[in-house]
Amino acid sequence: MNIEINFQTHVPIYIQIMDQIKHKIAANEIAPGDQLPTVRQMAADLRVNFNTIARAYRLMDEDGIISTQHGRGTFILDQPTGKEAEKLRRQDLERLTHHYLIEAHKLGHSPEEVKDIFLETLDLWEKNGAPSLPDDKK
Amino acid sequence: MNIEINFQTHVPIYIQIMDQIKHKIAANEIAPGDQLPTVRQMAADLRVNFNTIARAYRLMDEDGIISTQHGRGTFILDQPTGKEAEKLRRQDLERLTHHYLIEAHKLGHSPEEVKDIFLETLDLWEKNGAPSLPDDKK
DNA sequence: TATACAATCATACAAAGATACAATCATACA
DNA sequence: TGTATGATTGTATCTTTGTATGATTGTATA
Repeated sequence: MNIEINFQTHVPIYIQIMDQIKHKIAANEIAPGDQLPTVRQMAADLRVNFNTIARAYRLMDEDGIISTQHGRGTFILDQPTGKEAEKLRRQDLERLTHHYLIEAHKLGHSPEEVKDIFLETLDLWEKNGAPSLPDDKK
Repeated sequence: MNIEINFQTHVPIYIQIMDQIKHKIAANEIAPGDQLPTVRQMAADLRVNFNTIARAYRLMDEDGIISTQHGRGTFILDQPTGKEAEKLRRQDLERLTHHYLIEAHKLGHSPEEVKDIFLETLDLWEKNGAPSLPDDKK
């Protein structure tokens, strides 16, 4: 499932799980009908208590994003389309941006420094058609 | 854990705790990955309020010495050597930037779109002194 | 004295874990 | 088929652990 938990940030584990699953849905990495790992399986992968996974699943279930079924498993539901989907994509981008800046800030970088490398890397994207790493020759 | 508090001296308890833990780390009496006593456990040992322990832990957490995790406990972190950390800072920022753009790209956003929201969020950082989310009411 | 501030404490809360339980499934077998 | 049984999956509840907020205490200083 390829979810990664950062135990040092003080963002709750269940929030991190929800964010990453929502992102995977928005990015079409997982599709409606797909089964998520069982609470115990994902808990073992992430080395976390399975109640923490169950909590993330329950909240997403209440939001109508997934369907958890006692004794059966949990599955991705049909996602909103059109305008709603567009809004979700936008929100996810905002979240990604915020997360990016938070991490850069924690590393001690200044806004100017971040802006420089961002624009440089964005430039490569526009030139190459896809994001790529700047050459590290210096 | 063998920490001793001198209630006579006017050195704050939380400072005494931090000093002694830092010393134990420097002296290799405790190593990265080791779990520290819970705030309540150490508070009972030292006959002190657990918030005082929590304060010492929080400050060391902010300094990157330990990792306090809600509901899990607190653990000794790898101690950055300074030189290595400095070298990795730039590289980390590049990696973060690349990851950010990759994920935004997966969401189907265009470079222009990403640039807009990035600059907007960066602006908030410069204004507020720390990264924050743009208000989503519109 | 009075005021301000830092250190500590008291209380209520939130996140995560441990344990026991209930629903469903898979299999064997009458 | 129908049912018994064990495995698998999610759920409920309580405990443990750190967090947030405000009150209390002691001390320096105007």
